[in-house]
Amino acid sequence: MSMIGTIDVDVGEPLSLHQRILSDISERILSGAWAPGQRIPFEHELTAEYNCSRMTVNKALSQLAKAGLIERRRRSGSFVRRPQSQAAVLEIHDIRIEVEALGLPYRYERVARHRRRSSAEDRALLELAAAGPVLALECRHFAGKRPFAREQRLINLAAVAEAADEEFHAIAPGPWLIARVPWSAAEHRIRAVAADRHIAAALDIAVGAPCLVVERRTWSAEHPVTHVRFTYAAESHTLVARFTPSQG
Amino acid sequence: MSMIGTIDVDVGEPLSLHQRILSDISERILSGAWAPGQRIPFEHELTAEYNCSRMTVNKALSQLAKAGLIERRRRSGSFVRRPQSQAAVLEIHDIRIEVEALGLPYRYERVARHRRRSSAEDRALLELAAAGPVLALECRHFAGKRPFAREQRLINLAAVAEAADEEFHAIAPGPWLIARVPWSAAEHRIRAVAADRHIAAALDIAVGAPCLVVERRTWSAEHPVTHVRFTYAAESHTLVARFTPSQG
DNA sequence: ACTGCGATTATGTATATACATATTGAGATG
DNA sequence: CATCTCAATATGTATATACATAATCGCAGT
Repeated sequence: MSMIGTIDVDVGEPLSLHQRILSDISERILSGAWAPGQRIPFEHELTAEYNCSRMTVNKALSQLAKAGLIERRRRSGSFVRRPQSQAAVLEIHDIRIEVEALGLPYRYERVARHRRRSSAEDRALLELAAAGPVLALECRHFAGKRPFAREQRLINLAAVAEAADEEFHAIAPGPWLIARVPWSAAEHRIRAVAADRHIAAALDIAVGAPCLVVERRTWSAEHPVTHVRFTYAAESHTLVARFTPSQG
Repeated sequence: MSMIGTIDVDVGEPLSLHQRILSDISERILSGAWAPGQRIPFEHELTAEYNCSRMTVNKALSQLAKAGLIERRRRSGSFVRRPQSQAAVLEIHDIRIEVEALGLPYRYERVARHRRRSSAEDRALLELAAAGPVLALECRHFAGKRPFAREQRLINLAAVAEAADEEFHAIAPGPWLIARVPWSAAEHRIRAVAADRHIAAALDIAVGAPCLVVERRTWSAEHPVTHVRFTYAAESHTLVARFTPSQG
């Protein structure tokens, strides 16, 4: 995976040498003192500068390379990487947590639950090759008295058989799955749509009103587990994503 | 920064020991063989299992801890971490690249450019404490003949003085800034809105049509650099974010 | 000039070793 | 019985060393 990651550097406290080298170098890169494309000192030069062993410098530089701040070339040295595309970290919380963070009481409601053989559309959503049983759920999440989000979910019963025995009256499928299924990958798609009459009814808004839709597909060890679509009324929701290449 | 990161593991090729330990352990965690909360073998046990030195095991475990898959506790050992909130990586590309990825010709247009003393609203958007000169830009990005995105941007001239001399007729402010200013942090806010008449005119869509708005605030070494708002017509745009705790 | 080869160089990976530090658990003390 | 102390233990950090590997440079030979 080629991406720009993050580096954690503890501030305050007597820094370890490793952390000092990390923060020193990233500071120099981010401040622009060391420009993109420029070669940074060789390991043996940094070894002299910090008066430490090459292993220590090497570990720090390897970490900076993994974080995407520098690029290392054998025989040539290490170079400040030109900024590529921005990679922001989007934290996607459980809806209960989001609602409670707003200081509003949270309520969950299961609207419908169907067990069926997967339709072609189901298979497309889950990226499932063969037909098999799925569980289709529709739920609503409330913040105070107002509907906050509509949830439409498909669960691949071939991957999570126990879900067939759960009514999802008391617990939302999200937290239920999180507690049970270790997931190895997820893909999110975020877009804006106009409310159709189903959305309008579910969220108690006008037909045509703008909504934010977040769809998530989750895999566990190569098997599709679930596809979920959350629809939020525009006023109720903003997603926040952050990127900090250094200094958590 | 407390988040779940990613681990890069090369597949194929004769794996280095380090990578083999990494992928072995993350596989066991992600498959559920080692459940959350469970203690994983001590370093000295893994040393025996892989017949290698403790340093090698230690490096791998430290990396898994940084990636958030395990938690290390002195004297007690290392434990599989319970999944927290999902952290997805949202890659935010240059608009030219996005358009060209669609196979459409890209065109850029500068609509307006004003240099002014920052208004209260400007300062709020930039999170600027004191008043100072700013550059306000409005641009449009086209995919083929159709407007693809509207860009409204503020540049803090106190942080990027050279921007005052640039007309931004030939080059979009995004790539211009990227090439010049190393950024150290960014915050994105994503939401859905209904097109007002300005948006409708800019994007050639109906008033009230749903749009996706992506706002980004960028800092460089503690100083606010720019605030930009991109508005996309709903049909034209979907953001994709991915998370893979292992196996890039 | 052009080509190929070998020496040089910087990074990549692994080892053995050493000592620091946080935490636990057992035994001693009040 | 509570608490205090100390030794045991697992991780944290750093060192010196060794050899592998990839890329580059310069030199020799055509």
